Amino acid sequence: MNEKVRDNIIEVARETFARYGFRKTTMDEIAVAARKGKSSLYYYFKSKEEVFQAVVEQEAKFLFAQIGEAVKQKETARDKLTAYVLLRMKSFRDFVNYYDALKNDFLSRIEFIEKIREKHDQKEQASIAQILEEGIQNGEFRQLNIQLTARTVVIALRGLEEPYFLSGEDIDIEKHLKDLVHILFHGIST
Amino acid sequence: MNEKVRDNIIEVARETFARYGFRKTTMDEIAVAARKGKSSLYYYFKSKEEVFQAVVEQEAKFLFAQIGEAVKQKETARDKLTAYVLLRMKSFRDFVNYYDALKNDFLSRIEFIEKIREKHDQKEQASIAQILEEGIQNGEFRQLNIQLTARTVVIALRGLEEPYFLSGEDIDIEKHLKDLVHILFHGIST
DNA sequence: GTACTTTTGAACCGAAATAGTCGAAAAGTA
DNA sequence: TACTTTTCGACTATTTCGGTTCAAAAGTAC
Repeated sequence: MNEKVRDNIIEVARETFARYGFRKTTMDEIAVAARKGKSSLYYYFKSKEEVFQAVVEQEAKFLFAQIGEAVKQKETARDKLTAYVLLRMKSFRDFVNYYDALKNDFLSRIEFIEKIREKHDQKEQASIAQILEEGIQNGEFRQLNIQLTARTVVIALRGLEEPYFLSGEDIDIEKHLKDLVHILFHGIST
Repeated sequence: MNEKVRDNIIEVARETFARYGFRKTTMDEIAVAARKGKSSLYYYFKSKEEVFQAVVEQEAKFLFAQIGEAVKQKETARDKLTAYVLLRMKSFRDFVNYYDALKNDFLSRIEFIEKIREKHDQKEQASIAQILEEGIQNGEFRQLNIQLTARTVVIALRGLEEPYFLSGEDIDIEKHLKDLVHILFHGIST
Protein backbone atom coordinates (compact mmCIF):
# COMPACT_ATOMS: atom_id res chain seq x y z
CA MET A 1 0.00 0.00 0.00
CA ASN A 2 1.96 2.97 -1.33
CA GLU A 3 0.95 6.02 0.69
CA LYS A 4 2.25 8.42 -1.93
CA VAL A 5 -0.09 6.96 -4.51
CA ARG A 6 -2.97 6.88 -2.09
CA ASP A 7 -2.46 10.49 -1.10
CA ASN A 8 -2.24 11.51 -4.68
CA ILE A 9 -5.53 9.83 -5.41
CA ILE A 10 -7.10 11.70 -2.52
CA GLU A 11 -5.71 14.94 -3.82
CA VAL A 12 -6.95 14.61 -7.39
CA ALA A 13 -10.24 13.27 -6.10
CA ARG A 14 -10.54 16.32 -3.88
CA GLU A 15 -10.13 18.60 -6.85
CA THR A 16 -12.61 16.70 -8.94
CA PHE A 17 -15.23 16.43 -6.23
CA ALA A 18 -14.80 20.11 -5.49
CA ARG A 19 -15.55 20.91 -9.06
CA TYR A 20 -18.39 18.57 -9.86
CA GLY A 21 -19.72 17.32 -6.55
CA PHE A 22 -19.99 13.75 -5.44
CA ARG A 23 -22.61 12.48 -7.83
CA LYS A 24 -21.22 13.95 -10.99
CA THR A 25 -17.70 12.74 -10.33
CA THR A 26 -16.97 9.32 -11.73
CA MET A 27 -14.37 6.85 -10.61
CA ASP A 28 -13.02 6.79 -14.13
CA GLU A 29 -12.43 10.50 -13.99
CA ILE A 30 -10.53 10.25 -10.76
CA ALA A 31 -8.55 7.36 -12.18
CA VAL A 32 -7.61 9.30 -15.29
CA ALA A 33 -6.67 12.34 -13.23
CA ALA A 34 -4.50 10.14 -11.04
CA ARG A 35 -3.03 8.44 -14.10
CA LYS A 36 -4.13 5.06 -12.89
CA GLY A 37 -6.54 2.41 -14.04
CA LYS A 38 -9.90 2.42 -12.36
CA SER A 39 -9.30 -0.86 -10.65
CA SER A 40 -6.20 0.57 -9.07
CA LEU A 41 -8.46 2.92 -7.18
CA TYR A 42 -10.27 -0.08 -5.83
CA TYR A 43 -6.99 -1.41 -4.63
CA TYR A 44 -6.63 1.62 -2.40
CA PHE A 45 -10.29 2.26 -1.58
CA LYS A 46 -13.16 -0.09 -1.47
CA SER A 47 -15.78 2.27 -2.86
CA LYS A 48 -16.42 5.72 -4.23
CA GLU A 49 -17.91 6.70 -0.92
CA GLU A 50 -14.73 5.70 0.83
CA VAL A 51 -12.71 7.91 -1.48
CA PHE A 52 -15.03 10.75 -0.72
CA GLN A 53 -14.77 10.09 2.97
CA ALA A 54 -10.99 10.22 2.78
CA VAL A 55 -11.20 13.49 0.90
CA VAL A 56 -13.50 15.08 3.42
CA GLU A 57 -11.38 13.85 6.28
CA GLN A 58 -8.36 15.46 4.76
CA GLU A 59 -10.18 18.70 4.29
CA ALA A 60 -11.38 18.56 7.87
CA LYS A 61 -7.88 17.84 9.08
CA PHE A 62 -6.53 20.87 7.32
CA LEU A 63 -9.35 23.01 8.57
CA PHE A 64 -8.94 21.95 12.16
CA ALA A 65 -5.23 22.54 11.98
CA GLN A 66 -5.89 26.06 10.84
CA ILE A 67 -8.41 26.70 13.57
CA GLY A 68 -6.17 25.13 16.18
CA GLU A 69 -3.38 27.44 15.16
CA ALA A 70 -5.56 30.49 15.60
CA VAL A 71 -6.90 29.31 18.92
CA LYS A 72 -3.45 28.61 20.28
CA GLN A 73 -2.48 32.22 19.84
CA LYS A 74 -5.21 33.48 22.12
CA GLU A 75 -4.55 33.92 25.80
CA THR A 76 -7.82 33.58 27.65
CA ALA A 77 -10.28 30.74 27.30
CA ARG A 78 -12.88 33.27 26.39
CA ASP A 79 -10.81 34.54 23.48
CA LYS A 80 -10.03 30.99 22.45
CA LEU A 81 -13.66 30.06 22.35
CA THR A 82 -14.56 33.20 20.46
CA ALA A 83 -11.81 32.57 17.95
CA TYR A 84 -12.88 29.00 17.58
CA VAL A 85 -16.50 29.79 16.89
CA LEU A 86 -15.78 32.60 14.50
CA LEU A 87 -13.13 30.83 12.48
CA ARG A 88 -15.01 27.57 12.41
CA MET A 89 -18.04 29.27 10.90
CA LYS A 90 -16.06 31.44 8.54
CA SER A 91 -13.98 28.53 7.32
CA PHE A 92 -16.92 26.37 6.68
CA ARG A 93 -17.19 27.48 3.12
CA ASP A 94 -13.69 26.26 2.42
CA PHE A 95 -14.79 22.85 3.51
CA VAL A 96 -15.92 22.68 -0.07
CA ASN A 97 -16.60 19.07 -0.61
CA TYR A 98 -18.45 18.40 2.53
CA TYR A 99 -20.33 21.62 2.11
CA ASP A 100 -21.19 20.89 -1.47
CA ALA A 101 -22.33 17.40 -0.69
CA LEU A 102 -24.59 18.80 1.93
CA LYS A 103 -25.98 21.36 -0.44
CA ASN A 104 -26.29 19.67 -3.78
CA ASP A 105 -26.44 15.97 -3.39
CA PHE A 106 -29.34 16.44 -1.05
CA LEU A 107 -31.39 13.52 -2.12
CA SER A 108 -28.55 11.06 -2.38
CA ARG A 109 -26.80 9.09 0.34
CA ILE A 110 -27.54 11.26 3.32
CA GLU A 111 -26.62 8.34 5.55
CA PHE A 112 -22.98 8.14 4.68
CA ILE A 113 -22.56 11.88 4.84
CA GLU A 114 -24.15 11.65 8.24
CA LYS A 115 -21.46 9.17 9.25
CA ILE A 116 -18.76 11.65 8.36
CA ARG A 117 -20.61 14.33 10.22
CA GLU A 118 -20.63 12.31 13.40
CA LYS A 119 -16.88 11.86 13.42
CA HIS A 120 -16.44 15.51 12.72
CA ASP A 121 -18.81 16.51 15.50
CA GLN A 122 -16.91 14.43 18.01
CA LYS A 123 -13.69 16.15 17.10
CA GLU A 124 -15.30 19.51 17.50
CA GLN A 125 -16.76 18.54 20.79
CA ALA A 126 -13.35 17.49 22.03
CA SER A 127 -11.77 20.77 20.94
CA ILE A 128 -14.41 22.82 22.63
CA ALA A 129 -14.35 20.67 25.74
CA GLN A 130 -10.66 21.35 26.06
CA ILE A 131 -11.15 25.08 25.88
CA LEU A 132 -13.93 24.86 28.43
CA GLU A 133 -11.77 22.83 30.73
CA GLU A 134 -9.02 25.41 30.59
CA GLY A 135 -11.52 28.11 31.31
CA ILE A 136 -12.80 26.30 34.32
CA GLN A 137 -9.31 25.60 35.62
CA ASN A 138 -8.33 29.24 35.59
CA GLY A 139 -11.61 30.47 36.92
CA GLU A 140 -12.89 32.11 33.77
CA PHE A 141 -15.90 29.83 33.59
CA ARG A 142 -17.93 28.44 36.41
CA GLN A 143 -18.07 24.73 37.17
CA LEU A 144 -20.14 23.30 34.39
CA ASN A 145 -20.68 19.93 32.85
CA ILE A 146 -17.98 20.09 30.24
CA GLN A 147 -19.15 17.36 27.89
CA LEU A 148 -22.72 18.51 27.99
CA THR A 149 -21.82 22.13 27.37
CA ALA A 150 -19.43 21.25 24.60
CA ARG A 151 -22.09 19.16 22.97
CA THR A 152 -24.54 22.03 23.23
CA VAL A 153 -22.14 24.41 21.52
CA VAL A 154 -21.51 21.93 18.72
CA ILE A 155 -25.21 21.52 18.15
CA ALA A 156 -25.68 25.27 18.15
CA LEU A 157 -22.92 25.77 15.57
CA ARG A 158 -24.36 23.05 13.46
CA GLY A 159 -27.75 24.64 13.60
CA LEU A 160 -26.24 27.90 12.45
CA GLU A 161 -24.72 26.46 9.32
CA GLU A 162 -27.98 26.27 7.55
CA PRO A 163 -29.22 29.87 7.87
CA TYR A 164 -25.74 31.24 7.20
CA PHE A 165 -24.54 29.20 4.30
CA LEU A 166 -27.28 27.32 2.67
CA SER A 167 -29.72 30.17 2.27
CA GLY A 168 -27.85 32.21 -0.32
CA GLU A 169 -27.95 35.59 1.43
CA ASP A 170 -24.73 37.16 2.53
CA ILE A 171 -25.41 38.21 6.08
CA ASP A 172 -22.79 39.77 8.30
CA ILE A 173 -21.71 36.52 9.86
CA GLU A 174 -19.13 37.99 12.15
CA LYS A 175 -21.49 40.36 13.85
CA HIS A 176 -24.13 37.74 14.43
CA LEU A 177 -21.64 35.26 15.75
CA LYS A 178 -20.03 37.69 18.12
CA ASP A 179 -23.44 38.43 19.44
CA LEU A 180 -24.09 34.78 19.91
CA VAL A 181 -20.81 34.23 21.71
CA HIS A 182 -21.52 37.18 23.89
CA ILE A 183 -24.78 35.70 24.99
CA LEU A 184 -23.12 32.38 25.56
CA PHE A 185 -20.55 33.94 27.86
CA HIS A 186 -22.98 35.88 29.88
CA GLY A 187 -24.53 32.61 30.69
CA ILE A 188 -21.35 30.81 31.66
CA SER A 189 -18.81 33.41 32.73
CA THR A 190 -17.89 33.86 36.37
CA MET B 1 -44.21 28.66 -29.13
CA ASN B 2 -43.94 30.96 -26.11
CA GLU B 3 -40.70 32.89 -26.46
CA LYS B 4 -40.63 33.81 -22.80
CA VAL B 5 -40.57 30.18 -21.79
CA ARG B 6 -38.03 29.31 -24.41
CA ASP B 7 -35.75 32.13 -23.38
CA ASN B 8 -36.05 31.12 -19.79
CA ILE B 9 -35.04 27.59 -20.62
CA ILE B 10 -32.01 28.92 -22.46
CA GLU B 11 -31.09 31.04 -19.48
CA VAL B 12 -31.27 28.31 -16.87
CA ALA B 13 -29.54 25.93 -19.26
CA ARG B 14 -26.78 28.46 -19.70
CA GLU B 15 -26.20 28.58 -15.98
CA THR B 16 -26.21 24.84 -15.63
CA PHE B 17 -23.94 24.18 -18.58
CA ALA B 18 -21.59 26.87 -17.29
CA ARG B 19 -21.33 25.05 -14.03
CA TYR B 20 -21.09 21.44 -15.07
CA GLY B 21 -20.26 21.44 -18.76
CA PHE B 22 -22.23 19.84 -21.54
CA ARG B 23 -21.81 16.21 -20.64
CA LYS B 24 -22.52 16.45 -16.98
CA THR B 25 -25.63 18.52 -17.41
CA THR B 26 -28.79 16.46 -17.74
CA MET B 27 -32.01 17.41 -19.39
CA ASP B 28 -33.79 16.67 -16.14
CA GLU B 29 -31.69 19.20 -14.33
CA ILE B 30 -32.45 21.87 -16.86
CA ALA B 31 -36.11 20.95 -16.68
CA VAL B 32 -36.20 21.19 -12.90
CA ALA B 33 -34.36 24.51 -12.96
CA ALA B 34 -36.86 25.81 -15.51
CA ARG B 35 -39.72 24.40 -13.49
CA LYS B 36 -40.93 22.32 -16.35
CA GLY B 37 -41.29 18.65 -17.07
CA LYS B 38 -38.45 17.18 -19.07
CA SER B 39 -40.61 16.45 -22.05
CA SER B 40 -41.62 20.10 -22.17
CA LEU B 41 -38.03 20.87 -23.09
CA TYR B 42 -38.47 18.65 -26.09
CA TYR B 43 -41.39 20.75 -27.15
CA TYR B 44 -39.04 23.71 -27.46
CA PHE B 45 -35.88 21.96 -28.54
CA LYS B 46 -35.42 18.74 -30.34
CA SER B 47 -32.31 17.60 -28.49
CA LYS B 48 -29.86 18.43 -25.76
CA GLU B 49 -27.40 19.53 -28.39
CA GLU B 50 -29.92 21.99 -29.75
CA VAL B 51 -30.38 23.49 -26.31
CA PHE B 52 -26.64 23.84 -26.00
CA GLN B 53 -26.43 25.41 -29.41
CA ALA B 54 -29.05 27.97 -28.43
CA VAL B 55 -27.14 28.74 -25.26
CA VAL B 56 -23.88 29.25 -27.07
CA GLU B 57 -25.54 31.39 -29.69
CA GLN B 58 -26.93 33.62 -27.00
CA GLU B 59 -23.57 33.94 -25.37
CA ALA B 60 -22.01 34.76 -28.71
CA LYS B 61 -24.69 37.34 -29.39
CA PHE B 62 -24.00 39.08 -26.12
CA LEU B 63 -20.28 38.94 -26.68
CA PHE B 64 -20.50 40.39 -30.17
CA ALA B 65 -22.78 43.15 -28.96
CA GLN B 66 -20.16 44.09 -26.39
CA ILE B 67 -17.38 44.06 -28.92
CA GLY B 68 -19.46 46.00 -31.41
CA GLU B 69 -20.07 48.67 -28.82
CA ALA B 70 -16.38 49.08 -28.14
CA VAL B 71 -15.49 49.15 -31.82
CA LYS B 72 -18.09 51.80 -32.57
CA GLN B 73 -16.44 54.20 -30.21
CA LYS B 74 -13.16 54.16 -32.08
CA GLU B 75 -12.51 56.66 -34.82
CA THR B 76 -10.05 55.15 -37.25
CA ALA B 77 -10.33 51.77 -38.89
CA ARG B 78 -6.99 50.96 -37.40
CA ASP B 79 -8.23 51.61 -33.89
CA LYS B 80 -11.39 49.69 -34.61
CA LEU B 81 -9.49 46.68 -35.78
CA THR B 82 -7.16 46.85 -32.82
CA ALA B 83 -10.07 47.12 -30.41
CA TYR B 84 -11.81 44.25 -32.11
CA VAL B 85 -8.88 41.89 -31.89
CA LEU B 86 -8.02 42.75 -28.32
CA LEU B 87 -11.51 42.58 -26.95
CA ARG B 88 -12.42 39.49 -28.84
CA MET B 89 -9.45 37.64 -27.40
CA LYS B 90 -9.89 38.99 -23.93
CA SER B 91 -13.60 38.21 -23.89
CA PHE B 92 -13.15 34.70 -25.01
CA ARG B 93 -12.96 33.40 -21.51
CA ASP B 94 -16.40 34.77 -20.79
CA PHE B 95 -17.70 32.68 -23.61
CA VAL B 96 -17.82 30.08 -20.89
CA ASN B 97 -19.92 27.38 -22.34
CA TYR B 98 -18.34 27.28 -25.71
CA TYR B 99 -14.93 27.54 -24.16
CA ASP B 100 -15.62 24.85 -21.65
CA ALA B 101 -17.03 22.50 -24.23
CA LEU B 102 -13.88 23.00 -26.22
CA LYS B 103 -11.70 22.32 -23.25
CA ASN B 104 -13.39 19.59 -21.29
CA ASP B 105 -15.70 17.62 -23.46
CA PHE B 106 -12.82 17.00 -25.75
CA LEU B 107 -13.64 13.53 -26.83
CA SER B 108 -17.37 14.02 -27.26
CA ARG B 109 -19.32 15.50 -30.14
CA ILE B 110 -16.63 17.58 -31.75
CA GLU B 111 -18.76 17.68 -34.88
CA PHE B 112 -21.65 19.67 -33.50
CA ILE B 113 -19.40 22.10 -31.72
CA GLU B 114 -17.66 22.52 -35.03
CA LYS B 115 -21.00 23.48 -36.58
CA ILE B 116 -21.43 26.25 -34.06
CA ARG B 117 -17.92 27.40 -34.67
CA GLU B 118 -18.50 27.80 -38.38
CA LYS B 119 -21.45 30.12 -37.88
CA HIS B 120 -19.44 32.08 -35.40
CA ASP B 121 -16.49 32.37 -37.73
CA GLN B 122 -18.68 33.75 -40.48
CA LYS B 123 -20.01 36.45 -38.22
CA GLU B 124 -16.52 37.41 -37.22
CA GLN B 125 -15.40 37.49 -40.80
CA ALA B 126 -18.26 39.83 -41.65
CA SER B 127 -17.40 42.17 -38.79
CA ILE B 128 -13.77 42.33 -39.74
CA ALA B 129 -14.59 42.72 -43.40
CA GLN B 130 -16.65 45.76 -42.57
CA ILE B 131 -13.83 47.39 -40.68
CA LEU B 132 -11.44 46.63 -43.50
CA GLU B 133 -13.83 48.10 -46.00
CA GLU B 134 -14.07 51.33 -44.01
CA GLY B 135 -10.33 51.45 -43.81
CA ILE B 136 -9.98 51.10 -47.53
CA GLN B 137 -12.63 53.71 -48.23
CA ASN B 138 -10.86 56.34 -46.21
CA GLY B 139 -7.43 55.44 -47.39
CA GLU B 140 -6.13 53.91 -44.19
CA PHE B 141 -5.56 50.56 -45.81
CA ARG B 142 -4.45 49.77 -49.28
CA GLN B 143 -6.67 48.05 -51.80
CA LEU B 144 -6.84 44.48 -50.63
CA ASN B 145 -9.04 41.52 -51.08
CA ILE B 146 -11.42 42.15 -48.22
CA GLN B 147 -12.93 38.71 -47.84
CA LEU B 148 -9.63 36.96 -48.12
CA THR B 149 -7.95 39.25 -45.61
CA ALA B 150 -10.86 39.04 -43.20
CA ARG B 151 -10.74 35.28 -43.43
CA THR B 152 -7.03 35.32 -42.74
CA VAL B 153 -7.49 37.41 -39.63
CA VAL B 154 -10.23 35.09 -38.37
CA ILE B 155 -8.03 32.10 -38.86
CA ALA B 156 -5.17 33.83 -37.10
CA LEU B 157 -7.36 34.70 -34.10
CA ARG B 158 -8.64 31.21 -33.97
CA GLY B 159 -5.16 29.83 -34.01
CA LEU B 160 -4.25 32.09 -31.11
CA GLU B 161 -6.96 30.78 -28.85
CA GLU B 162 -5.18 27.61 -28.14
CA PRO B 163 -1.82 28.91 -26.93
CA TYR B 164 -3.48 31.67 -24.95
CA PHE B 165 -6.35 29.94 -23.25
CA LEU B 166 -6.10 26.25 -23.38
CA SER B 167 -2.55 25.92 -22.17
CA GLY B 168 -2.98 27.06 -18.57
CA GLU B 169 -0.26 29.71 -18.48
CA ASP B 170 -1.21 33.29 -17.90
CA ILE B 171 0.74 35.14 -20.55
CA ASP B 172 0.46 38.87 -21.08
CA ILE B 173 -2.15 38.63 -23.76
CA GLU B 174 -2.48 42.29 -24.43
CA LYS B 175 1.16 42.81 -25.19
CA HIS B 176 1.36 39.88 -27.53
CA LEU B 177 -1.78 40.86 -29.34
CA LYS B 178 -0.75 44.46 -29.82
CA ASP B 179 2.44 43.19 -31.29
CA LEU B 180 0.53 40.99 -33.63
CA VAL B 181 -1.75 43.79 -34.71
CA HIS B 182 1.23 46.01 -35.27
CA ILE B 183 2.74 43.51 -37.60
CA LEU B 184 -0.55 43.13 -39.36
CA PHE B 185 -0.78 46.85 -39.97
CA HIS B 186 2.68 47.26 -41.23
CA GLY B 187 1.73 44.83 -43.86
CA ILE B 188 -1.48 46.48 -44.88
CA SER B 189 -1.29 50.16 -43.99
CA THR B 190 -0.82 52.81 -46.64
C1' DG C 1 18.12 -16.08 -12.23
C1' DT C 2 13.70 -17.72 -8.83
C1' DA C 3 9.98 -17.00 -5.61
C1' DC C 4 7.08 -13.78 -3.76
C1' DT C 5 4.29 -9.55 -2.95
C1' DT C 6 2.41 -5.33 -4.57
C1' DT C 7 0.30 -2.80 -8.09
C1' DT C 8 -1.91 -2.26 -12.41
C1' DG C 9 -5.14 -2.35 -16.38
C1' DA C 10 -8.35 -4.70 -19.77
C1' DA C 11 -12.50 -6.88 -20.08
C1' DC C 12 -16.62 -7.57 -18.12
C1' DC C 13 -21.28 -7.20 -15.48
C1' DG C 14 -25.54 -5.64 -13.51
C1' DA C 15 -27.79 -1.71 -12.02
C1' DA C 16 -28.75 2.98 -12.44
C1' DA C 17 -29.02 7.14 -15.06
C1' DT C 18 -30.22 9.46 -19.06
C1' DA C 19 -31.73 11.21 -23.75
C1' DG C 20 -35.51 10.96 -26.14
C1' DT C 21 -40.72 9.36 -27.30
C1' DC C 22 -45.69 9.21 -27.01
C1' DG C 23 -50.16 10.13 -25.95
C1' DA C 24 -53.34 12.07 -23.23
C1' DA C 25 -54.56 15.68 -20.11
C1' DA C 26 -54.55 20.55 -19.07
C1' DA C 27 -54.53 25.36 -20.21
C1' DG C 28 -55.42 28.92 -23.30
C1' DT C 29 -58.17 31.04 -27.06
C1' DA C 30 -61.92 32.21 -30.04
C1' DT D 1 -68.12 24.23 -27.90
C1' DA D 2 -64.20 23.46 -30.97
C1' DC D 3 -59.48 24.09 -31.62
C1' DT D 4 -54.58 25.07 -30.66
C1' DT D 5 -50.79 25.34 -27.64
C1' DT D 6 -48.35 23.62 -23.81
C1' DT D 7 -47.37 20.40 -20.15
C1' DC D 8 -46.34 16.19 -17.99
C1' DG D 9 -46.18 11.25 -16.50
C1' DA D 10 -44.97 6.95 -18.04
C1' DC D 11 -42.21 4.30 -20.95
C1' DT D 12 -38.05 2.72 -23.60
C1' DA D 13 -33.58 2.05 -25.65
C1' DT D 14 -29.10 3.15 -24.79
C1' DT D 15 -25.31 4.61 -22.30
C1' DT D 16 -22.81 5.31 -18.22
C1' DC D 17 -20.95 4.00 -14.10
C1' DG D 18 -19.64 1.60 -9.80
C1' DG D 19 -17.64 -2.36 -8.87
C1' DT D 20 -15.37 -7.22 -9.91
C1' DT D 21 -12.15 -10.48 -11.80
C1' DC D 22 -8.01 -12.07 -13.22
C1' DA D 23 -3.90 -12.24 -15.31
C1' DA D 24 0.02 -9.57 -16.43
C1' DA D 25 3.51 -6.22 -14.98
C1' DA D 26 6.51 -4.16 -11.70
C1' DG D 27 8.98 -4.31 -7.58
C1' DT D 28 11.66 -6.79 -3.94
C1' DA D 29 14.47 -10.18 -1.71
C1' DC D 30 17.27 -13.90 -2.07
